[in-house]
Amino acid sequence: MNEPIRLAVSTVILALHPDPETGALVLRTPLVRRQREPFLDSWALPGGWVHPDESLEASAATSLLDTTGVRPRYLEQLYAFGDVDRAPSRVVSIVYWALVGGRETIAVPDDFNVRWFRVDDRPRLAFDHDRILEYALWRLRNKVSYSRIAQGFLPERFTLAELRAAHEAVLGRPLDPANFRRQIAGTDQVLPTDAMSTGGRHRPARLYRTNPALGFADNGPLSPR
Amino acid sequence: MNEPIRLAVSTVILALHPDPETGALVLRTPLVRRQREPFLDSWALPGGWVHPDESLEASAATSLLDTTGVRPRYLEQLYAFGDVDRAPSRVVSIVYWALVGGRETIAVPDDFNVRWFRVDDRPRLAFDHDRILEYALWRLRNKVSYSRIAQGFLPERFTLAELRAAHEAVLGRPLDPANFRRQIAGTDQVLPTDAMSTGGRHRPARLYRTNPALGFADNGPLSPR
DNA sequence: ACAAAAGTGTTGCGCCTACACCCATGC
DNA sequence: GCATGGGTGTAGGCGCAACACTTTTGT
Repeated sequence: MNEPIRLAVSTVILALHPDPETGALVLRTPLVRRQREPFLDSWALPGGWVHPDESLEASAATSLLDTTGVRPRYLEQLYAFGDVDRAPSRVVSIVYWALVGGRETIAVPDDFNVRWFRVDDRPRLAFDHDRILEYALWRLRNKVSYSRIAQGFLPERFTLAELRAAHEAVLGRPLDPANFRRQIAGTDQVLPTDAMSTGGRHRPARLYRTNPALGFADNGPLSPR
Repeated sequence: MNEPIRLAVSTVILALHPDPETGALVLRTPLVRRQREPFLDSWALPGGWVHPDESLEASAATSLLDTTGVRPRYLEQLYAFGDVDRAPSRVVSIVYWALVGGRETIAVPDDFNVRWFRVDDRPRLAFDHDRILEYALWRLRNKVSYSRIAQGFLPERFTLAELRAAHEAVLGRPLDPANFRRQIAGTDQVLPTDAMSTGGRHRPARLYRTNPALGFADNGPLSPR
């Protein structure tokens, strides 16, 4: 009766994909189909057990790579969930959340066992994973407004309009282009390049890149290793 | 060689105590002396193993009660530390941080095995506990400036000057009394009472109490149970 | 009367919002 | 030319920091 507590890691993986119809960016997350009871055939967050010789963050990165085949642009611990009754046996889950670029994931696993869902139009998840996903989205929406986190969704070079579209997709409301430009370009959080985005039927837009000297967020005394 | 990972809970407990000489408030935390190797006789954060039938938060509250004899005014999960080499055997620690009222703790354990230290004048701690404590202080200082968290240090009724002193002690810098008053009393985060603080050799100050309808901080979709 | 802290008034600066306006490109 | 988004200018408002000033107590 005194079995040891088992330690799991789960990861909320988030990407922005253009809607095939409207072209607007939507937040999507990959979920995995459960292969056993409980919650057989339900969708759940990707994850796995923590191995004795693997750090928590490494475990999260591993489950992420197994599910999506890509490496995260940003990875942060979200919370440790440990209520006694959250699963039939006692499992404590350390949950991470990650951002991955949209391009890299557009062609990756989307089959019977792994599927990308819109976060605002998803099935009911196994265990307490709905609550976990909601919390991750809350953190993301908060963090977008006071950090450079949204750059984690974008490719290496991007226009300010693309960055603004990412913010708008996360926040769910339009932002003033003029003011957004000043708030971003007025700081050193992005660096202008010499290249311009051409091809649209309008004036070309300057391409920017993320400032490599800065992290996407300030985690205080917790350096990423 | 494939032993299970052990799960521990530690708690950073924080209180504001008046300095016996100057009377100014200082942040203090109780530490426990280690009774065994490794780090025998070093000071460490209070904590213990997680029991199979106890939630993480309950474990934290238990270790807190054992150490200080008081119940926390505020308790929040800080972070899960799980690097492979942070202890001789594999231990993952879920760390909480807690605020306790100064009055209640002024007469509590301060003996050979448990001692209250000023956070800015403390011995070097066992394991990675220095880093953990620094992170807790960083979170506290952040949260003080955008939440009602500082009220967790105060008794049931308090003057705005006492609340300001708590903020100043945490932030380490003086605040303008006039502006502080407006920022606090202009909102509903404290409620005025009819009582006044008398006895000082100056004009009496109104006593306030915390608004019971509000939590000390907004934890988003994570309600405290 | 005086010191000390409670509490109010006021002014100036900076940031943010809203929105008008010009620029450069594709068609 | 016209439509479209890129990019600049600017005026109003709000909040905050700084600090002068009045009020009420103890000694």
